[in-house]
Amino acid sequence: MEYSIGDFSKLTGLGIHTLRYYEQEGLIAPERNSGNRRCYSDKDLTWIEFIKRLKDTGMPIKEIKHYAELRAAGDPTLSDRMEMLVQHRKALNEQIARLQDHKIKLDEKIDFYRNEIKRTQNNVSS
Amino acid sequence: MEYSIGDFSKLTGLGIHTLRYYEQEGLIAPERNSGNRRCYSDKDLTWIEFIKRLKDTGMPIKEIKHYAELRAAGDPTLSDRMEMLVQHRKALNEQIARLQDHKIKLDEKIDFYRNEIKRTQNNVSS
DNA sequence: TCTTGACATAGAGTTTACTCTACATTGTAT
DNA sequence: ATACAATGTAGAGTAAACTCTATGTCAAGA
Repeated sequence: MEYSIGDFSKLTGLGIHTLRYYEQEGLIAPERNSGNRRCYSDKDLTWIEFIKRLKDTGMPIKEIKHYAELRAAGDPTLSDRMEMLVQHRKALNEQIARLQDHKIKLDEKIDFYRNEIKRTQNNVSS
Repeated sequence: MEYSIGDFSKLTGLGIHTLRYYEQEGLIAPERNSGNRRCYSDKDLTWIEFIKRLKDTGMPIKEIKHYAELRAAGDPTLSDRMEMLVQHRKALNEQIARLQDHKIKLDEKIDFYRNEIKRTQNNVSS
């Protein structure tokens, strides 16, 4: 299946401008048809979904671009790419751990507020 | 205990410029001494540590500023603040869930790479 | 044929969160 | 008293990631 940039935008939820920007930044390189229009493929779709994951886990665009370059270079870069992903997984694990710690503190804070609110209500009614 | 901006910077890890910026944005309002120098207190320290958590969990500065304003208004805003935190906790839980999903996919991808690398090495040696 | 809508490029503008510069003032050690 | 390091304000500059504008092209329907 092939998609125009408009269709691909709806499919990915990524805004036409953003897709062109990603292409400019070297993240993705869709084919062009006779009239120079972009033709996104299903492979592009899989790839952009992965890009979205990398972004959502905090990888900056420059780094994704680097990964994309390795990817374009094919099999000889397999272990380089894996190395990148292993590094990124480490960062992701740390991020999750940090967030879980924040969550605990936030739960405590909310409990504290619940008590404070009860306390102030009692003070008002007494 | 009271701290100069320099000491407070070291204490919080937040750069002098950043501390002044936060003040400008209405996140924190340290006392001033006779010579107009900022005097950060231990309460400020507790508060800034909480700000750091909010930031680290993705709350934008404008929203933190709003929270700070409610906080400055005292007890009458307790339930508003709790409401904000409950909302934020919801977002945080979603964020953690998303990241955990990403982590699973990343693990799979890394496994895939491990196999691919093995495969290509076999091909080379055969 | 004419019009309209999707697409093309190049480049400007926006937002967020800092980060830095210039220059004036103050506190402290000699 | 003097030097100098830390601090003050105001405002400019930066980086990342979009987002939009201007202008031009092209294919398909009325």
